[in-house]
Amino acid sequence: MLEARLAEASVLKKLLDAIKELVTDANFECSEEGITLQAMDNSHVALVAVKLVQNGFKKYRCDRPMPLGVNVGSLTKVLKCAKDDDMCTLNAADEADVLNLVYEAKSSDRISSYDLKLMDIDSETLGIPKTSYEARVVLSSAEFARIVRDLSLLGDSVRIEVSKEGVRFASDGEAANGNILLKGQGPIGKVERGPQGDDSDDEEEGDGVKKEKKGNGEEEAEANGEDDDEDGENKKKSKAQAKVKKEKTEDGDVEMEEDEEGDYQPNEDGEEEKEEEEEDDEDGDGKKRKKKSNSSSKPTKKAKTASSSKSKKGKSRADSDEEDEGDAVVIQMNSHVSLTFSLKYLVNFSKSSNLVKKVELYMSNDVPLLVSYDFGQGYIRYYLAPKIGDD
Amino acid sequence: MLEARLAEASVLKKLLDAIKELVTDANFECSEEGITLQAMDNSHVALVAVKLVQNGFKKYRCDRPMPLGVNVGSLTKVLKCAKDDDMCTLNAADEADVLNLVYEAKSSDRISSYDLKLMDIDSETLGIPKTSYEARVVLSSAEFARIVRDLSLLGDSVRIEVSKEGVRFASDGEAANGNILLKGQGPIGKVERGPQGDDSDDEEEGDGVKKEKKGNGEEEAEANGEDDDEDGENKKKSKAQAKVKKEKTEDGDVEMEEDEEGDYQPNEDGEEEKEEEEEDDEDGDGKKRKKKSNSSSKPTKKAKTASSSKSKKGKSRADSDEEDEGDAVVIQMNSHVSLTFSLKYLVNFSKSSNLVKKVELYMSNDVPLLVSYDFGQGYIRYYLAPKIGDD
DNA sequence: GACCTAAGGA
DNA sequence: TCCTTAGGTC
Repeated sequence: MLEARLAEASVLKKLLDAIKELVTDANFECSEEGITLQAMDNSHVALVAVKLVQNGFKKYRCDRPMPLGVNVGSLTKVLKCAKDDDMCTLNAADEADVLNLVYEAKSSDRISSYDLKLMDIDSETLGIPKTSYEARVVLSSAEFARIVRDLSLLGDSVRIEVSKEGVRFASDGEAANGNILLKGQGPIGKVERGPQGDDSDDEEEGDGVKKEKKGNGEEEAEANGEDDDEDGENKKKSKAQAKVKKEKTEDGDVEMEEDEEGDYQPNEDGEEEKEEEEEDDEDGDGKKRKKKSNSSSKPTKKAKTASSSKSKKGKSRADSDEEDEGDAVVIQMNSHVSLTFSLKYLVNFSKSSNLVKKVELYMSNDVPLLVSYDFGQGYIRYYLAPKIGDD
Repeated sequence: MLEARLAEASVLKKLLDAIKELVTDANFECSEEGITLQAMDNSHVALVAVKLVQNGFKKYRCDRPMPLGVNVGSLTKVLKCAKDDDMCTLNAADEADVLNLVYEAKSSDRISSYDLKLMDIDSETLGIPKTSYEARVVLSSAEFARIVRDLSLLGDSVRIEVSKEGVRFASDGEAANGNILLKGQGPIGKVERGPQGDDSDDEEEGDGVKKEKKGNGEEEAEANGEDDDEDGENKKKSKAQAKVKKEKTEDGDVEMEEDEEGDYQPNEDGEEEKEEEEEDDEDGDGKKRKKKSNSSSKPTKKAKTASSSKSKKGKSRADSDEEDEGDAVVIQMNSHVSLTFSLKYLVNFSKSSNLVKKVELYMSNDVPLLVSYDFGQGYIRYYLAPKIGDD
């Protein structure tokens, strides 16, 4: 039996808007840790992975793992019936053939209930690509959306190149060629870590991958030695944040510990990372504003505020932090990478921009690009194989 | 000869936007009392009745009744040429074959004049459904629009059910079922009155339907007996209205009397006021609207609050008042009703939402639904027969 | 395939 | 209220 209550239906609405054109049917895998979805796009070119972590819910209960096979279009329609600020509760009995969604208006004088028919969907084994990357770019999700949209007017594909110079997006079209260079904020460091995701946890994907990732990341960082001091700070911050989260966590038994342990850890990432990033930026940039929050060892402040008060934006604490960052672009690179991707997909991915202000791009040569939107309560990640021949 | 000046063209623009997809050609019947239009929709499933009362005009003169047959699409185009805040004057000579519309900008430095060709349209005899109903629901017009639009995503028809619990809108679709429950503000009272309108006056309507229905209604109402005291008042009102109607009724012999008899009464808490006011209007047409209802025996608690404090709502003339109410839903019910309607039409009706903040739904089992938007200067009402079989 | 109208979102 | 997107018609 599943009972999952979101304070605001908007998160779910945005997530479905983001994937509805990519995926027709998919299993929402519900477990103690939360709800995940992994699916190949209809043309089997891209892979999308969504996670809603258990502690991102106002209330979450899932007695045992259960897959909910839904038609994404139908679920989207049902979610359109929710107002953004409605409280949204997902209910499913153990062997149910319907998923019940209840929307309660803030005023509570309106209660809507929808039963969405479920379907059996073969869980295709998805190959989540490796998790260590040679380059990591964090930029404004709106800017990324703008870039790929602009370039899609000129050509079908974009070459993304990360170098000491920065990150360059270039497209050649029949009528015109174009390229955008983002210089990045502060010095270019090594890739700290892969996406911190939890996705590996939930589903079958290799844990091994993760581990390796981290390992790699750390080592690399050390190797550089340039930003070591920064790393130190980052770590601290991470821990601090992690703590905050734990405290906040009300219902979740789920352990967050990993966060603290690893350097990259866990789930926090989304948010924490941002902060870390920010810090880095600061170093480079000199702005310390962000720091404050992190600095405090105790909880509170921002994260809390952000998540609870602001909330509406949708994304949560992360947002607030992110907002501070502004449009600073963070570039981390172990080695030069140059990859070409179909703009059609990237434009599609960038629909997730309304979930969170930052997007992370992870790349290695000849390996699928990872586009990651980590919002407070979870993430949505896209994997896209590069075009061969670098055309 | 007709000369009718509206302070703002926007009302007319909105009215035409509201009916243009429903009606192709129609007669605007001009008389001393104002301008009315009644027409079946193109598929003869729904009926729309519009009235612009004489005193809603800044200036109104109509020497004798005259029908102005217009192509609604053409009139809509002509009205698109008016700015919302233009003063708009309709002119027609006695045997004219054109309707002249003059738009004067507030600044008065721009005057536009349009001549719309008129046509002869057979006045089809329209059967305006009965005027007493078992249930009356007043809600935000925007919310009603939202509800029918949402449900139209799921299915083709909606079951509207009014019970002690509130009013429920439910639709079953291929992929999902959904239902929205509105709890209503305050206690559920009896139906105070039918639409106060004048529509019965103007045109011929069919009465047969009414009678039977009413009979049933009464019995049920009596059973309840809760609000007896108030009944007295209601009856009076009812009678008054009924009389009006009778007098007006030209072709119908059908008796309205039952209305009065019935118990529907009133309790109305909140709404009595409105109604009374309206009734008064009807009688004379003159409008006593202000009568306000408090006079009525006592009002009841909450409902009152809701109705009075918030507002005034309703309907009538007083749009301004309506705003006060907020989104409070008022439910009046003599007996449980459950009816199924085509969502396509309801969605279409809800285009009138931009005319006024509240909409009233009047229902009795097996009888056409009345959806009424009463704005200050008149009203637009839609009648829609229920689907049989309650499918 | 292009144009126009209507509906929904910002 | 205006702009953008989607759907329907020509």
